[in-house]
Amino acid sequence: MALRESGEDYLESIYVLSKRQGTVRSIDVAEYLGVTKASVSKAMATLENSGYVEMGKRDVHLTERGLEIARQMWERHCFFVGLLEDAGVSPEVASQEGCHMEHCLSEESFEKLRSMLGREDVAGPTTEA
Amino acid sequence: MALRESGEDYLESIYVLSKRQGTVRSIDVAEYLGVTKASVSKAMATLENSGYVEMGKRDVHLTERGLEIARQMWERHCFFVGLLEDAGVSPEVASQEGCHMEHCLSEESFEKLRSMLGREDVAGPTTEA
DNA sequence: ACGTTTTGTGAAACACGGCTAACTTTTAGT
DNA sequence: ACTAAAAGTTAGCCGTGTTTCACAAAACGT
Repeated sequence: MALRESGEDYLESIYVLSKRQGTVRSIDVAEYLGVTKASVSKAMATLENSGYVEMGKRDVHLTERGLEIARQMWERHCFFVGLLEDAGVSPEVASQEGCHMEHCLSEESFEKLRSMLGREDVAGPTTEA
Repeated sequence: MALRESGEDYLESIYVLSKRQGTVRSIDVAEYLGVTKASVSKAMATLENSGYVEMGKRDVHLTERGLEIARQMWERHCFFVGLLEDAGVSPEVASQEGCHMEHCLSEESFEKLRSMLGREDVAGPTTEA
């Protein structure tokens, strides 16, 4: 069951928020992504069904599988945002637009692009939120 | 009335096909994009309403407004495909994935990125289809 | 412990962009 | 000119991902 762009965004935001604040609730994701809590509720149900997240009483967390994707997305996010910022794009715009670019490439293509552009330093998953 | 990704794809394909063969019919667009003629028919109605295309008896053509966007998209397409190919991605995959990247950036950001990466040579709108 | 506020869920609706199927219109072969 | 094929349109459906609104459940202040 392939993940769509929006699913990847949800996973990524759970990942970022959990690094930032420990536990993550639906409402946090909703605020972070700028969608309603109903949307998050629906999306979480789907993602849980597909084995990407698990929902506790009052929190959501990534499974192994979900974490892998989330980390990958975040890595790409940082890469593209860094690239755009280096090109002179403002951080706000770079962040907005990077958000979309991160979903366009296969893992293989992304690695090739990154290695050609030689930005391994700023693109790792360890970059802070 | 903002254009969506799919709308931009339709405009771009009309542009490419018109360079390739002169006049463009709906069916050509359908084959080029791999969608049904019904989908094209619907999309053309919308694009005509918004002033991006005009439909003759048996052809479609871009308005000034549509042409501007189509050219821009094609320019970006060539840029991203070239970039990916240079990175070692196969032409087929590069073309597929470049198709999505071209919709992510604002004009301003794209220009900045292009000028930083210095690929003006291959990214112009004069590149052949 | 009670009531208020916050958080989460469920139902119904909508927009979008595809599809199929049936139909109409145009084009083209003979 | 007639018929058959090709092209275009229309109507209706589906999946995805939103929304709003109403409600349920949990958390929190006092």
